[in-house]
Amino acid sequence: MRTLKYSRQRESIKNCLMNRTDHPTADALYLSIREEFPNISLGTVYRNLNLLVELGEIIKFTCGDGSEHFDFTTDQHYHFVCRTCGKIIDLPVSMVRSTSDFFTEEMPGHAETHALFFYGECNHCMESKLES
Amino acid sequence: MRTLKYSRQRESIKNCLMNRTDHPTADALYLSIREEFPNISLGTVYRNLNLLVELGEIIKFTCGDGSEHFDFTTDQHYHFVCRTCGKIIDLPVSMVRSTSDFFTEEMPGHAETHALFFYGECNHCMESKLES
DNA sequence: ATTATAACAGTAACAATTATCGTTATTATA
DNA sequence: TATAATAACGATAATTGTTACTGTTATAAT
Repeated sequence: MRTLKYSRQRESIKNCLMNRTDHPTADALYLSIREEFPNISLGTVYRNLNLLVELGEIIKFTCGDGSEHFDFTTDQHYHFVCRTCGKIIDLPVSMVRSTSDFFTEEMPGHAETHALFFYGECNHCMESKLES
Repeated sequence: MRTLKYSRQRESIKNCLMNRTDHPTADALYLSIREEFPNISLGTVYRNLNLLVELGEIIKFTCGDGSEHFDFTTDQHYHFVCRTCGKIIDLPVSMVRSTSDFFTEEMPGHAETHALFFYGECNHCMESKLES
């Protein structure tokens, strides 16, 4: 079995992700982390993000914009995607029901997890549209 | 304004997608259509699929496997993704409780559309696991 | 028939991600 | 504490899915 070894880069990636409320892509994180580690490699960012996903410490998802997003919040929750500014907002856990609670009829299989995305315009974008 | 012109390739792409219950990627469709048009270009498949999406005749979605899938069914419905065989099964909205029922709290914006995916194992895969 | 142009096939370009490779840093063991 | 084993590194090449470009062909309007 493989034994993990500490790395300052991984620590930094994890911390960086923890302190952000957006849901950055690997590349967005890479840009941030380069401030602390100017010569970190993009490959290292990808490698560690995927490792953290495997370990269950973070989650990864795609919302249809062509790239993967990473989220430090691992417990079940949903996302609101603003099509105007691109922001991805976490929807509070209080809204969440268990997977089986969704079904009214018999399913074509056993669903372990589910993902729910809302697409529209966030309050901030709607307000700034009124102002102009 | 641009006026559409008929093309046998587009017709074939549309028919092919209409006659499939899976939700093929552009590449999967390309392989099928080459049986009828041996020298069709993958670019033509992409171009026409995106055009059909623009026209609202088909829809496009990603379920997290890194590529876009195309669906002839345009009315609102959900998807069940089997993680064992990769099959994507359409779920009529009637099968799932109205999503708005779950949201007691205020949303952080105005949601125009939403997408809901279930991930697990389909009945077929569960059965073949029992047999072996 | 002629002309305009949408669509084509082929291919190059692109963006996101993963794999490779020689080197460095971390941890286990002597 | 020195040494050995190897996880992780940075740099870069390769891969994958998709889009854009280019010269040619097919469709439909005049």
